[in-house]
Amino acid sequence: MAQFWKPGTAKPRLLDDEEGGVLFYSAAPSSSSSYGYASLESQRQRLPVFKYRTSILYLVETHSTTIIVGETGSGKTTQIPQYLKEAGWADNGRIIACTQPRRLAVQSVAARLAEEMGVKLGEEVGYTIRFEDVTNSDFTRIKFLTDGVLLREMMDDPLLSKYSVIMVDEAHERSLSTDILLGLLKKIQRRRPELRLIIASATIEAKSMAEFFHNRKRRPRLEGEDNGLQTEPAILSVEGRGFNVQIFYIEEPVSDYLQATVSTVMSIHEKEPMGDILVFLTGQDDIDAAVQMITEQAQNSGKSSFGLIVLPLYSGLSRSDQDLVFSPSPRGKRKVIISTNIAETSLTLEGIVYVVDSGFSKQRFYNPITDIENLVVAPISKASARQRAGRAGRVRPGKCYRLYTEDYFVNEMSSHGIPEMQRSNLVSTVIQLKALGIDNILGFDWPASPSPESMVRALEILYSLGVLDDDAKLTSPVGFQVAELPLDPMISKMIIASDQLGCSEEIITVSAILSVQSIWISVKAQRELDDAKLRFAASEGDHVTFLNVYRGFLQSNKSSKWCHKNFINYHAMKKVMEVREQLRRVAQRLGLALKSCQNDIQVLRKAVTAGFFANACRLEPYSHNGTYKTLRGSQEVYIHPSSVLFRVNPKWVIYHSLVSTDRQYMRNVISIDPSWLREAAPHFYQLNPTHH
DNA sequence: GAGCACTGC
Repeated sequence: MAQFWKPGTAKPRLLDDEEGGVLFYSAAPSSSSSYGYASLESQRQRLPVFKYRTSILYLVETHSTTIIVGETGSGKTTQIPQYLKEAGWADNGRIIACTQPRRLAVQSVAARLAEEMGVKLGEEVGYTIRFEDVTNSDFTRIKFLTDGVLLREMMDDPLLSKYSVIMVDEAHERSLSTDILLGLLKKIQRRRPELRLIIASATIEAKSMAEFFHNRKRRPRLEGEDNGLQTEPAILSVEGRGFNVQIFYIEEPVSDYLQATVSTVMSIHEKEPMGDILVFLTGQDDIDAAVQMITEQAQNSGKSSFGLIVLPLYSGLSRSDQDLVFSPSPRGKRKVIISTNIAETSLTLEGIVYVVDSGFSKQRFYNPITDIENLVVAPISKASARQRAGRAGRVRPGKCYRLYTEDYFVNEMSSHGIPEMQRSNLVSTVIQLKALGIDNILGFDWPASPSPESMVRALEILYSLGVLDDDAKLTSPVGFQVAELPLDPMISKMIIASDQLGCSEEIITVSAILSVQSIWISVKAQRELDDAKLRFAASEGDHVTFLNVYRGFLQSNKSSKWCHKNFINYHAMKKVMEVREQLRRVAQRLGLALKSCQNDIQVLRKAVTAGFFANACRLEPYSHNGTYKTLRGSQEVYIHPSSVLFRVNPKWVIYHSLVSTDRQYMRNVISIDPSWLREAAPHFYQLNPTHH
């Protein structure tokens, strides 16, 4: 290991050197002119609680926006709302809102604060996530919510008028919802100068975020409105309570990171004191391979390796397999957890002392020209690398082994990843903004602008769905109905069409199933899973098969045993029931009639066509290997082997989504009659598609 | 006959 590894800095540098000149507030409210530029290292002081409290209150009092850079464990998430409440920001019925990008984080942070304050969760301190509203409209003063829920709330209350302070946490992750929210909050601020924003994050491009919120544009002031607020955001940095993590870099670049992973884990196990190891790889394939290699090597290398417990971790695992990683290591044993990005932010593992970072993760990229989203293995950013390293320092000082060179980290790794906004299909985003009355979508002020091509493509798709009119305004009622449904607009359109076709009950069921990851359990026994699927298979395709599964689940009285027997994921089915109930409620509110078509499957297929006509494909004439071409774009595509229509190859099909590997595979496919296409979208299929 | 990073409404 000595000649293999080169130690890096003793402590991970948590912010980039080039950002060393961040505007720093000295946290001394008595001298109001104490701005100064300080190097980040010198400002990373551990603020005593009272000083931290006074400076937060002072900054929020005097600035419309405050940016807090605070590492994990800095206490910012629970302390700030508490201080603000004590200072009266939640008086007179006003509410302090705090967003998180994940449901689990919302729940645990709210519970922690309620406990710290000695109040009952759901009263003074509450939270709202999808399917769960633990607040009391009379008493709740501090409310935690997911950023997506706050966005939904804006549809009823565009200025978020009941909130006096909005804190957006984990802003550095730059999730789609967070970025939309930040753009909208900047707009709201101009209408509501008294609204206070707090942008909180771990590492962040603090200067560029401050720049974004620094609204220099002069706007006519109303009489008496000048409240003396500073419009230039204040930046405050707080140190976390994490332990030091020593960073090691590899001396020479490796060509096979799987092999490098295995040998690194083995040398840690042989040479380092006890403590669990967390390895970051990219996906299920890599992880399963690494688990097998390490297990084999441990068996072959003598008694020193007996104490290894090697466990995979990714979201596709069953609940019980995932739970294994949380059980504490038995005495004298060392756990090695081989994980995807799920352990970077979504799950927190206790007892990790060593981290091995491959430097890669799978990332989604969207090509607006082909309208295809791809999942590709790509290098991570410095911010991710630091987040991964930080996972080693939660219980005691740790070590992080990076499978790339220090030179690569310093000179080649990008400092932050590409924001999700710039890697995604934007149909949902655009319709959300339209529903909020934002007409000039192309001129919207984003923290990170998406490409004009993605915007134009999203507008085109929404236009073809009949959701936007010639002036790019939401149509009535369809456009507004589609915007209200918390789904991809193509699925929403399918639900609205099902209303007239008299099959909304069935289509809502299918929509709910399509919106969970998979209702099938992922097992090694592929044959048995295929056999189980055959019990539900419908000749019309996967959508109808899903309906059969749902009906069987109801007949079994929603039994988990029945699910197990049929290779169906019980937790996924429970979620399907929740989503289905929510969709029914929204549909009713929108004035849709909930009707069942019983066994008239043709209307169900027509409803699918009404939403997904753009995904129609035709089997190539004389094709022997099941080659299809998309009607729009003539792309070569194939039915995925997991589909019940695999090898059936009906002449005309519609797919729900594409997965790209060496080929483009259609997942979740249904057969259609081509005449329905023109019926559903005459403007889209002006030429009769059967004329090929 | 093959593959599913991760969230969220």
